[in-house]
Amino acid sequence: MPPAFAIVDCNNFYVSCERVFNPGLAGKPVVVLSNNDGCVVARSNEAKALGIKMGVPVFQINSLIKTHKVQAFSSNYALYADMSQRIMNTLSGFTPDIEIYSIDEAFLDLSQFKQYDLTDYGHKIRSTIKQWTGIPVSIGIAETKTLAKIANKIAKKSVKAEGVLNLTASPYLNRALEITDVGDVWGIGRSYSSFLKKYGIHNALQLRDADDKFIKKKMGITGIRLLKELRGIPCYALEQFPSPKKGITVSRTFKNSIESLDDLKEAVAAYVSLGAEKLRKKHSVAGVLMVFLMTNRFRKENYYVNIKTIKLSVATSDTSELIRYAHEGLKAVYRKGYLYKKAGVMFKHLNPENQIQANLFNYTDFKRSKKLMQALDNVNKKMGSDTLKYAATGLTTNQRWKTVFKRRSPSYTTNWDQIVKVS
DNA sequence: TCTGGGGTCCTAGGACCC
DNA sequence: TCTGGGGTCCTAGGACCC
Repeated sequence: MPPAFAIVDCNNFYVSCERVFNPGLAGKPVVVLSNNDGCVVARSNEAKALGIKMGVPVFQINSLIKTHKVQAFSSNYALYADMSQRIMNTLSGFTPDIEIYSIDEAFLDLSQFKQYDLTDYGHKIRSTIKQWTGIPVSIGIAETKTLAKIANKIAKKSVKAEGVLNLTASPYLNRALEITDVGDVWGIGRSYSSFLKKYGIHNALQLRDADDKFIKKKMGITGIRLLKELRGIPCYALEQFPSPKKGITVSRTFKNSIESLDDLKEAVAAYVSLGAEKLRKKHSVAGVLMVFLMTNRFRKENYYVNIKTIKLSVATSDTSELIRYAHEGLKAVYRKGYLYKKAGVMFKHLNPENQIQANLFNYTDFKRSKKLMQALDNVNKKMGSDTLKYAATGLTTNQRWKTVFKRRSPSYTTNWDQIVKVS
């Protein structure tokens, strides 16, 4: 018997989160902005209807925002992460076979429920999530992940589907593929989309029935997998236990360009602190550290990126040690006179911390560092994430590198001071 | 001038995802 | 003037080895 995958996708997730705590936003055009309030990263249906595209810079739609009274919010990741966790917990109550695919999406394996009506089951999941978390979701069900994604997209738009479309053993399958633009297929981006259309492949049905050799030649092994998935042969399994990450990156764009090395040193120290904390949360250490600087990528004439890779003699997750290395790297990439727009650090060659090859010289240091880092993490966990920090990240209030969030909504679920008061 | 065959490992770049 | 952040996989090509 063929399997049944479901993809549960939150509608306009960040916007929906804002609406849960501010019901007055219902029915109005709402957008959520990226860091520094730079771009649009989430849109309500009303905002989409106004023609506001995903990823547009805010300065290009300022007049639109004004005339249509579009509500614009800075992103509030703590809120969205918290809401995401509630949704995933709710989903876990429906099946243990769940893959958390992103902050607002999860795949479920519903094969064991095939004796029931999967469409009904989908509706039950959908209404429960709405009731328990306030977030509207769409659900697509099919025999492969790729087909489930297609079902989901249609479920989101179709009034008749009411948020759930089941394409398993469905007479509607071919029609569903036919009305799906090839560029909307999971795994087909901008470049493949325009290429395929040039060869007369405009929709998912045409792609499914395309010539294997042609697709293999042009798209490699991933193309063949895609064809199989469209034909109902699963190539992608449910990944309940994600494999460990290969790297951790922390980078930020500056609101205004930065020239001074001292400012960049503060920024880089702050990014290392964040990254090292993530590292320790996973009980990992990094063997390679990379530091990079870049100028404004929209000024093509002067755009340049500089990256320095540093191999650590002993892998570590110690913040102060990593800051030292990162500052070393920063000096190597820094050139006076450039206007920097973005900086970042990357940790690579991650390994479990218990696999550090501790030699006699560093063993006591290692134990001391571990204790110190545990103390640091504990304080920040209890008292708020920025309670204890390294002086290298800057103590002044005038931090030119700091990300700006001017339109942030209150932290409803994560900060006691800002919790909703009922009076 | 003629000049093998195969393997591994690493990296950079391209394509994609959210 | 103002333009986000963090990932994955695949492939081709170079370095190196026997």
